[in-house]
Amino acid sequence: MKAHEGRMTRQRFVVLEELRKIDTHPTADELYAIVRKRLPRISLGTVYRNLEYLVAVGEISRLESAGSSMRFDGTASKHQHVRCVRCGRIADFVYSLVVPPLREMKVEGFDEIVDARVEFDGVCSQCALQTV
Amino acid sequence: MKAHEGRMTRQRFVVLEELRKIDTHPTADELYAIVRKRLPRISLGTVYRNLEYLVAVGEISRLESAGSSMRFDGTASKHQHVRCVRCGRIADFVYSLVVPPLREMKVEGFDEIVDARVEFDGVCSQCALQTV
DNA sequence: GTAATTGCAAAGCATTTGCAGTAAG
DNA sequence: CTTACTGCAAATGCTTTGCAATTAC
Repeated sequence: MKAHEGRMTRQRFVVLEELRKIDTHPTADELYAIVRKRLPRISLGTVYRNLEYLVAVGEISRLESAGSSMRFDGTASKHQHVRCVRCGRIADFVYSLVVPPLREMKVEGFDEIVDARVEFDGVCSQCALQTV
Repeated sequence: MKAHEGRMTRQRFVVLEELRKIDTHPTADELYAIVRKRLPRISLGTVYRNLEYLVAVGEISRLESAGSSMRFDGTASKHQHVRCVRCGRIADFVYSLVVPPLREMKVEGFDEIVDARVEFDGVCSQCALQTV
């Protein structure tokens, strides 16, 4: 991956800056709403393209969580997540995952194991209040 | 299967039977292709509706994995999965997850933690062969 | 100057839903 | 008989893409 390919456009800068400001893990659409306050004419497609770019260059990460929409994390640091089973909200969770060295694990049909993560399911405070 | 309002239609029966035959974790569309060999006139919507029903009554489970499509598991037994980062293929993985009692875990903004799982990322044998 | 990037709109997928007809119990 | 369920098709929701205009460098 080349280091000097990308251009730091105003849109890319604001997308990154706003994502870094918050520790929720917004969907593209949620971030679009935030970014639009500063750049009213930005398009949702541009938000998606910049998120994709920033993931590719390792500035941010895409959460590998279940749910109908992709969620993004302004950091590239390794940590776990709790997901609300009712509303999909995601929060950070400090938890050390102890696994055998991944390269030594053998699974039939797989050549190599490259990563592992724990995901927690919970009920967030807001959803817990609602009668179901 | 429980004795309650649900009706065991031919479509529901075949969807369940075919899903139980295989240990891959098909998407709704993949299962649709299989079921169609026995019931050529079944609709994809019916496959979706029956999968949803079977998950609701606890006969099967929906994988809480990342990826663009939902995947289903013919069993309700607890085990972990490896997902191919290139093609999305999922395989079973026997791995005991050791975590503190979930009810005792405290996360800010969450009332309770109800479940946890490990997901492994790998490269499946088929994808490993291809030049990238 | 020129190629990466943008806004817009349309296309692509996976999934859900409304409806009138069908079939399970 | 009753009403859950079906096939069909249209709708929905999220994400990607084609294109001409714009902009970073």
